[in-house]
Amino acid sequence: MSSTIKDVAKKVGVSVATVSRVLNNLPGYSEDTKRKVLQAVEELGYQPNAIARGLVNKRTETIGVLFPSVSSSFSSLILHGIESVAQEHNYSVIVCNTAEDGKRTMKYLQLLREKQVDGIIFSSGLLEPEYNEVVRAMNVPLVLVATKSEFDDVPYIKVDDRQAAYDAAEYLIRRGHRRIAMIGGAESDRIAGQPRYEGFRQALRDHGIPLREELMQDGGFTFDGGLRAAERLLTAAPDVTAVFAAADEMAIAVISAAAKLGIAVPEQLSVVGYDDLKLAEMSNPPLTTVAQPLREMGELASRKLIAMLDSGAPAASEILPHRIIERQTVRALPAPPGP
Amino acid sequence: MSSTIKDVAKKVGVSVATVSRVLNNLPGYSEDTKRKVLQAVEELGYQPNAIARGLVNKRTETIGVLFPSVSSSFSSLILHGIESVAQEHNYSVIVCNTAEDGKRTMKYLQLLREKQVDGIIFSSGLLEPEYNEVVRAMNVPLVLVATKSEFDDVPYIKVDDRQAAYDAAEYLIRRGHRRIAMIGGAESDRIAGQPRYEGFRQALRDHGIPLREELMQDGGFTFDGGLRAAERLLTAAPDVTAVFAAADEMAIAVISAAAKLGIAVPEQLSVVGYDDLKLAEMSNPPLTTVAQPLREMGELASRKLIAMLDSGAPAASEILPHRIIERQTVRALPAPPGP
DNA sequence: CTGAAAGCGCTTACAG
DNA sequence: CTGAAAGCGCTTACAG
Repeated sequence: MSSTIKDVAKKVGVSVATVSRVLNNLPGYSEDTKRKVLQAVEELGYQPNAIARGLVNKRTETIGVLFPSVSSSFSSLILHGIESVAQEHNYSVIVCNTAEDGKRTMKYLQLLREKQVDGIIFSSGLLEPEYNEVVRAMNVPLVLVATKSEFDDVPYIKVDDRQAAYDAAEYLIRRGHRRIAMIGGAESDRIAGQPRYEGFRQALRDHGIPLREELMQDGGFTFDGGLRAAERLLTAAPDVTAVFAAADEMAIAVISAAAKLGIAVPEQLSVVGYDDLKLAEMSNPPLTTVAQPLREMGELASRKLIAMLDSGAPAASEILPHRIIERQTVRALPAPPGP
Repeated sequence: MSSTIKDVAKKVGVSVATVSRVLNNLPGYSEDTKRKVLQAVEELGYQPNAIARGLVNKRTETIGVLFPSVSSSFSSLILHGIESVAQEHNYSVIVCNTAEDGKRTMKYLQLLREKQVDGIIFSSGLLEPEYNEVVRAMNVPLVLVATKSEFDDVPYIKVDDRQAAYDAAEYLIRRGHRRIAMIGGAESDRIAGQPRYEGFRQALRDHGIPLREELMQDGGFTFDGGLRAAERLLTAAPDVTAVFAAADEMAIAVISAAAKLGIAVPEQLSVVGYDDLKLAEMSNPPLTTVAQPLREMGELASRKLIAMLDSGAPAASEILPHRIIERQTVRALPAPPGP
């Protein structure tokens, strides 16, 4: 079949040790034998076996990445970032779709352990103590992306969710809106749910706008959930002039619900999303949204993990900047009559 | 660090051979020693090392998957399908983003070879002879998804692009449209470009509608390209009543362009897309489109590859059915005045 | 039912 | 500058 290091050693008439040395750029051979070895490698079409190398080096140069849902645009962008820097550093990435299922996640973690991955990236879900435990037992570095955890020895890369939601709300307030609704995740979700509600509430408070809890709805971060939430909201509280949806898919759902109810966006209803997926740009009308640098977050996570692998040193968490991308779903309200 | 098979052998007082046997469910030990071995495994938290196993078995239980763009919704859906059946069969999947770059693809193929993957799935791009050659040299099975090739020993999973485009055009024709435009890929693209143009043309021909080549535009399968193509089209040929866009992203672009030009969809312009991404459903108005079962295609590709791995036998290609999903971007034109 | 030994394809002290 | 040998953690004939 494929030739091995033995074959090239035999062909050149040297030991496998020397072949290994020239292949790994270690010192210890003449220019002449180097030339001969390289030539034999060429002629035989020899390719090193990374599995064998991995066994002795105890390094496989592969990392495992866990997503709650690999097919979401959100995850894909992060994956793209991760893959891109991984490949620059000659690392392979194994993708795992946990489907937000504990059993499945655990099973995957076992698999990654057996496969001897060098490190793990865990994306956008809650890092259960149980997960953290296995990873710790594996003794490989772990980095979180688009999430954080209660374990302060595990670094994360994310945006400041609370502040981002605060900014979104304030953006609307500054444009004259006061009857503002929000569609978010579960209030119990301490990563992407609660913090965004909190930021939103704080912004209203800081601007002296009374909180109306019935204007906060859980859309479960999906289009369908967003649709239902939006319909509930728009029919129950038709006086609302703006809604902040804490995910672009839910914001699009608001636009769809509005269309169905004959409410014009942005003329009668302003909408701001969260994430800035490609979707936001493709929306009709194009969606104003809070951008998270997802791809960059993936890249940074990957870079950080590889740095930990190279240095053995722990890494620090990082909060990346968000920003509001203005498109066409927000209308500034005319100033109210003065006092 | 982690315990090895030796550790459990020592702990139980048997040879590593017996431990290996019970772990692999091979015959050759008493119920009693089996019990003791399993207990020791439990106590030591022993996990087999798949790398070591892979070295001797010459099977890594991992497959490599190549995408032109991992972050597109299109690829993500296929990936999701692939990953899902792979994980059922205890295979891992390594994702590779070729960025449609030959050099990069070759580099990845080398990497996959060194990593000793058991098989490869190549998605939605042109399989260059050069690529096929390396894969052949690796001596591992290859399956194509959302593409096909000139090499008839490599199985593919796809939809009948020509027929799908034919059906889309006919769908429009049956609803009274005669001035129909198409936005497709490059005419030189023999996978997703040319066949769809052909199917479209054939439908017009079969229905006695004269072909107007200026109504066929290349949108490069992207939103931005589709936007430019749509703007060209809609301003140059305002008499067009319908457009078939051979990708949902381009169809959404048509809707965006129409909105910009004040053309109402579907009242003044009907649009049908291709793919049926989540996007189509989220569009405003929701997009009527030709659905490809992308996730299922990924699943089937995965299943087929694993079957080849298990049986060693070659597999047959498969054409999966497409279907038109009717949503709200097509209007039936009133019947023209009779002769 | 069980073990000793060879071997998978590499790398790496060690000795010369 | 170079090679013999041990070893990474397994599996698998072979022999008993």
